[in-house]
Amino acid sequence: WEEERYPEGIKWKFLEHKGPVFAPPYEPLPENVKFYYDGKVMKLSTKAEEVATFFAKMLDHEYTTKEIFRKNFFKDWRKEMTSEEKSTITSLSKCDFTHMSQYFKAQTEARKQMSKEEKQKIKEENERLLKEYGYCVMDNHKERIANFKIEPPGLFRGRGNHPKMGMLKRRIMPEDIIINCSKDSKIPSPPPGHKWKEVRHDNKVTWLVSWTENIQGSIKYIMLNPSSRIKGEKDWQKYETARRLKKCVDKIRNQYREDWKSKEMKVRQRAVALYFIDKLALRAGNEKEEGETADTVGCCSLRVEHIKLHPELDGQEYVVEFDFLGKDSIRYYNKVPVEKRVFKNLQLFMENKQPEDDLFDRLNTSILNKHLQDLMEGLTAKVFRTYNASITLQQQLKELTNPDDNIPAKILSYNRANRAVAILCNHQRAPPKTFEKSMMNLQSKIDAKKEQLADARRELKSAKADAKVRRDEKSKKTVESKKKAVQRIEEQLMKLEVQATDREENKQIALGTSKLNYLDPRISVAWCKKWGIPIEKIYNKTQREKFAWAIDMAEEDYEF
DNA sequence: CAACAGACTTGGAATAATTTTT
DNA sequence: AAAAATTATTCCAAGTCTGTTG
Repeated sequence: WEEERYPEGIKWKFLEHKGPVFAPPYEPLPENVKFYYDGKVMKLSTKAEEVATFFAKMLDHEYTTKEIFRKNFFKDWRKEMTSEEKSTITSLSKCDFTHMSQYFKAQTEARKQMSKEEKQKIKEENERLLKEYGYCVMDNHKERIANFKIEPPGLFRGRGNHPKMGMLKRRIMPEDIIINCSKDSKIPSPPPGHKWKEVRHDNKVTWLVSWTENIQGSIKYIMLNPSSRIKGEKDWQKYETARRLKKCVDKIRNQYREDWKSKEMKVRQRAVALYFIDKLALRAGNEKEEGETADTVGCCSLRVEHIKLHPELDGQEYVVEFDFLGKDSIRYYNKVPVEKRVFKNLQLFMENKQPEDDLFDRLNTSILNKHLQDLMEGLTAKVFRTYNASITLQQQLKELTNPDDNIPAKILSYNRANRAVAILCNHQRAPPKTFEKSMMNLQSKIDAKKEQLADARRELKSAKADAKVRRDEKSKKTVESKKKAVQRIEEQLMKLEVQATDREENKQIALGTSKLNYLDPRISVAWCKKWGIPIEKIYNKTQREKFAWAIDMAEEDYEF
């Protein structure tokens, strides 16, 4: 895994690729698909029609009922209209997209009903595209590219209460694209009749292609797949940093506890914030530009309105009640007993403030991270999340794994350990739409299995009785086979019950993010080796590719 | 040190593919 | 063979953090 170390900041020596794949051009609707304005058929210009189809495709989505979404969409749509269209179409509520919407639904349906041959053809075309554009050469390796297809135009779907939802995400053209590759590589050619915005040769960055997106004005990149050397090494590094934190975390904890008593307000705020980041795995909380994004916060950007102080609550002293929207507008709600000193400090920080004032008015992520840098090289706020996630997994696995359990039960223990981490990191999901039904199905399967088991047991009993009377070889054999049948069914039942428990507990928890981004994979690999669990039970193919370095590296005695 | 650009990681939902059930 | 359920993959938004500039 370590081939040659590059000097500081150099990411590669050679980089060759084919450039991005652009979104397919817009195909106008067939003549018979109509758009109606104010009850009357109206033929739209191609540009206006294209944007209208974006809306039509989302018609069933809740987004299209939201005031802001509609307002933003309508404003941007009008920009694409001809002056005639502009003067006719003055109200979105008079627009009828239902026919268009039906057409797209029919298309989706038709795609599902396609013959084997047609599906095969599409598959082959995708494979061809992947083969040609999906790989690059970085130094001596052929590597998978993560997102070689450029995002198609559409309507921006912000998450939560986003002020820009519904705005038109414009089509990206070659003229928007910056290509990054090495000078001595075969430089990708733009589509016929087009030019790249720029071709550069910057080996201090890892991206192959970039462009500026029009909603936030931020830069988007095409980068390598997680299975690539460059991503894998970075991932490994991340966990090594977290392991270094493990060695000095006690010292740091003592330090911030001391700082709770500091004479300097700034130091106290820093120490309380760090306590939250450490204890509750909160994110750092950078400032955000107001009005540009949904109103969400992290630790440093918490406002007074986001916490409530309870000197006593449900028999516990000094309870802080958190209620705020974090990343992706996921709600963080938690009641946490804290130390008296923290509580008193919080009271102090909140004195004479309005609800919308910053809780930590003397602090931001830059100040906090500078301090952390002094405590340990490479330490930033997010390392605490990685550290606490990984150490929790390791400790939970130790606690929950029962050596006598069979494999499905051990995997349940693994998932529970994973779940403990997801809860710590507040990784939530909307319960799947079919959750209730799926649980009921599973329950009826369990009931059926129970009956099957009862039957098998009865049969075993009568076979035994029969054998006692007849005392011949044949009936003895029957008993044996009946016994085996009972055992097999018991095992199946147990498996189903484990599955039901796992699913129920997982209703609102998303395990993916922690598994992919926070848990040192070597912990899982070691656990699998120790208990003889096939690694495929824990990581699917993609995950095994991403964590190839860890699967290679970790032995059963690995300690995070 | 504040504002901003840039680069890279992290995040849940949507969609596609695969497996299981009917 | 079709439909339903489940799992894997893709999508692309939204964070963190660094470096530069004024």
